Amino acid sequence: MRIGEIAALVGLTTRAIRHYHHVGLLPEPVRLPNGYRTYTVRDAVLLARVRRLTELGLGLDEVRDVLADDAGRDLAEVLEELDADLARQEADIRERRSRLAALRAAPPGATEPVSPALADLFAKAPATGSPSAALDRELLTLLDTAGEGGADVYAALGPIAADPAVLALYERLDELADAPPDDPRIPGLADALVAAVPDAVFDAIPGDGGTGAVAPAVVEALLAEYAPAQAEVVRRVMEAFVRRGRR
Amino acid sequence: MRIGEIAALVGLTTRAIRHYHHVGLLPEPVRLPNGYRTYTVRDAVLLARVRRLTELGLGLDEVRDVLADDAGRDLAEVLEELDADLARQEADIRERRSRLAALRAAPPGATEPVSPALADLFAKAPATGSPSAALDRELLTLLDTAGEGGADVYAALGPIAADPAVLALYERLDELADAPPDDPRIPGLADALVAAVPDAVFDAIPGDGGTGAVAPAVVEALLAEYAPAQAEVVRRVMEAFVRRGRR
DNA sequence: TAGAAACCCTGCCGTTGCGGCAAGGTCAAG
DNA sequence: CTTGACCTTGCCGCAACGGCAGGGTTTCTA
Repeated sequence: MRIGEIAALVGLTTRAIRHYHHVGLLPEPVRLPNGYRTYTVRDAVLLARVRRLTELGLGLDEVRDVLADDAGRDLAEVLEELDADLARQEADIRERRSRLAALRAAPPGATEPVSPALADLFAKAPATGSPSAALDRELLTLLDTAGEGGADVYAALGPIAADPAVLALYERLDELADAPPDDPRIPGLADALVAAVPDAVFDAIPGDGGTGAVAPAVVEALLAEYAPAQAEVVRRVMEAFVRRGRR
Repeated sequence: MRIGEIAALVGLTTRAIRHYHHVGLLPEPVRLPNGYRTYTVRDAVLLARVRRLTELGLGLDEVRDVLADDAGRDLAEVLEELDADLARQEADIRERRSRLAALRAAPPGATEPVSPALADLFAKAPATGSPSAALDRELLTLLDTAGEGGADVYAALGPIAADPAVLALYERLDELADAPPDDPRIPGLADALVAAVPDAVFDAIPGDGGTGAVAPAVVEALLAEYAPAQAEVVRRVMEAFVRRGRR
């Protein structure tokens, strides 16, 4: 048989067969005077074995091992390992599909695939035009991905999410967008913000202090997001939290 | 933030982030005078989005598409496609695992992962030292892989698999290993073999004639497996089948 | 008997999402 | 001043082939 014929017989492509020769999985067969490979029925039997094994999901290296060991002993071992691997993959896929399903179930404006707990929180909070509030949402989304905060934090934030008074605070912060860094409204707003956050939120935050386990460079980058006066407010709020953490 | 800091923040490696820049998934950020990349919180939010999407199983191209389209509309579409893909993969893995389970359930000497129907047939036939019988087994295994014969053929072969008279025929074929191609025992054995195969087997074979849909080169390769006198027997048997097919 | 279709050959590049490694430059602390 | 921990670019490797280039052979067909 020539390569195309044996390929059709065992259900492989000629490319695959040549590949197997190339990587040493199968020895090169005898050549005709014109250079064509000629295969015997034995080769077909071998190739069929290879096909069955690869279809089960074995890699070519493993197939080579199984073919080398005449005893079927090694095969059982390899198959067990393979099954474990497939089980892991299957669980993995199911995991992803379930998260996908949860994500697809809540399409109204949900531009972000966040955890269910955070999605709940966002659902409670009314959509607002406040840039500061939008930034907060982004930060929560970020921490959600990083796995920093737990669901506890979101739950603790729940009660104030829908509070109109909180929205008013965001608007006061927005108003500082073009204010100088010594604007007189800063201290009062910072105090109001600190007071607005219930202790439960603070307790739910893991780590050492008010800024959690966040590196200094991250804090710096965060402050850079705000206008000068707003950054000053945020800085004061964070300091207050750190003090609260030391208590 | 520098690259290591943002990587730790969103749970990626620096290599991955640089890779995203490299393939154009994310624009290169501003550089410090020393050449270091500096990231903002915005970048972190973006990277977090990328991480969530890739963790769901999207490819980088798809992530790029989703990030490009500001509307979430395209996202829903991509997610649907992704879910279908994952479903397919999951079914695939389950398929393989079930075949694997069937294979692992029957370990006694089963060196070959064949279809259940063929495994049944092999279980019926006693293990024999006959080389001819062994070759037949290999051929059946081969055809089993190729998906040529169906379970019908195996079922039709069942009744004669355990027949001691069939074994005797194999032994007569073995005895021709060193015989000349004009050995007088040839015609009688060929007739006996043809007579031994029930019509049901023939009826179960798909395709046009006695040799099924097998190409001439395959037949040639098959005959090359036998000693001259044995090949002559096999040739006569096949011819008889072809004649039977024309009837 | 030519021409075209259908085979065959070797060899190299592309795929996916990074990890590893090499060969440097930079910056903080001891 | 020297570690050591960062950062930079860039190229190779991975699994199992598919595609293509560039060329020879065989076989069918007009």
